[in-house]
Amino acid sequence: MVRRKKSMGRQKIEIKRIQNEEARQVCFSKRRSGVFKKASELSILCGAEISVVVFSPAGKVFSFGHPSVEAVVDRFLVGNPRRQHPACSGGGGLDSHREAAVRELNRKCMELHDMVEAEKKKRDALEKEIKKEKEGEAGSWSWDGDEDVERLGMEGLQELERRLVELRSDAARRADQLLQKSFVFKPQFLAAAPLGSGGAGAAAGVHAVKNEAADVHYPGLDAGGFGGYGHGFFSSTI
Amino acid sequence: MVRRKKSMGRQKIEIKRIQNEEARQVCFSKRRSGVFKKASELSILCGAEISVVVFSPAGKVFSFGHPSVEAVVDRFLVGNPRRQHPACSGGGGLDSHREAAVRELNRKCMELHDMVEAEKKKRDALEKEIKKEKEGEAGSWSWDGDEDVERLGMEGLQELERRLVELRSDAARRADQLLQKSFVFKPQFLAAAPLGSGGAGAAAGVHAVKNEAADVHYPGLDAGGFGGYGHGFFSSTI
DNA sequence: AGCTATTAATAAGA
DNA sequence: TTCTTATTAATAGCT
Repeated sequence: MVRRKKSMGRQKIEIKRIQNEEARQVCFSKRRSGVFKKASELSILCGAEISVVVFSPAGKVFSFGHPSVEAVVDRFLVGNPRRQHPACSGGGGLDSHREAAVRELNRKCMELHDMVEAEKKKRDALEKEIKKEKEGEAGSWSWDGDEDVERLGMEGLQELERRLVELRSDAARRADQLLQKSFVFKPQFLAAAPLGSGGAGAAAGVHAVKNEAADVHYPGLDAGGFGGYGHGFFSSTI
Repeated sequence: MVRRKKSMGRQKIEIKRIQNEEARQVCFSKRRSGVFKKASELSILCGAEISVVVFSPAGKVFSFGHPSVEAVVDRFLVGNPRRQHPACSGGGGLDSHREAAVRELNRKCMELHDMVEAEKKKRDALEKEIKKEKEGEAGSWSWDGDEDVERLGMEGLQELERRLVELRSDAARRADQLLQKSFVFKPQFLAAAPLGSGGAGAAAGVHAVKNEAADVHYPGLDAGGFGGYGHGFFSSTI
């Protein structure tokens, strides 16, 4: 039986911005559902608390949270599940926010450090390879391939170093500022909202995931406007 | 050949709380990675902004955000001002700037991250070339002597590492100061200073998600607020 | 919004 | 925890 294939099936794709707008939207819808489902499963299977907030390129928000987005976010921002006026009430939120920011910076530095460490290892291994190769061969090397790989590698590293120096002073300055301000007054954590605009209505598709206490926001709540909250579980329009 | 199956492969599971604690933990780790990866891909493929915050059953937080958790959450909260007290807003502009600054730092870090990623890729490619060469043997390798490229590469890396370590401890010191002063009135947070010494290398990156401007928090902030903080990129402990 | 052919994620096991 | 393997689950390209 020579049934012609009905589709070419799933194709491997590169993880980079999808240029075609329509395709991008379709992908957004599909994958958004996927992420929410995964999040839901994680919370159910492992009893974890999780919050996911997504803004479509068009500016619509979709969210999922167990037990609720706010509960998780508050806990994240304040380090304390109790919520009062997280956005207001001077101290707590901001401090932990600062704390988080600083810790984050530190973590990233370490992260970079580890990566460089890994790089170094690879380079080491590579060097060894080359030396071995060198001995086996004649005394002269050459590569008709992409010679730039090496050069760019060096340039990249130098650039990296430059940026790191910059980062360091930035981090120091920032830390100083934070430190000083914490004495003067305790400004609250007022959202530095990068308002996007232009939302439209959202429809509510349903997915029916088994999820007791999860809170699914899921409408088209535009950053600018609030109001109509739809509660469909996995709505599908953007 | 009658090779016995080495594993029964993935089995279908029901989406309900995993009773066995160890299994639950393992599952949490794996799926958490999965969710973050999916979130990252969504943001890259579709240019969406997304924030994911997860608390493990043990109370550790892990987060992912593009462009940053804070940015997305802020945007979300602004459109969702249920508990914002207008009266509480005092001197907000500064905070916006502060947030922006921190975000900027994050951005820079991610840039660095990407650069390292790129380096890794190049290295991988080079490595592959060499391997191929080694096997084929007939290749066109050769090098007219500029051995310095390699050596300098190594030196550059070492210097880079040195600076990173310096940066880290610098950040740690400042963070410690900041934290101590900021939390004078919040004893429960005092122990929160994560940073510490330069030692411990973080666990290896699990996923190496390709992610331009995304912000990956990923530490182990205990719910209570103290206790050992794991700080690796993608730390793997719960 | 449905349909497959494939790729990707991951439950088990080591 | 990390790696491997056998399966299930997610989804890219079409319709």
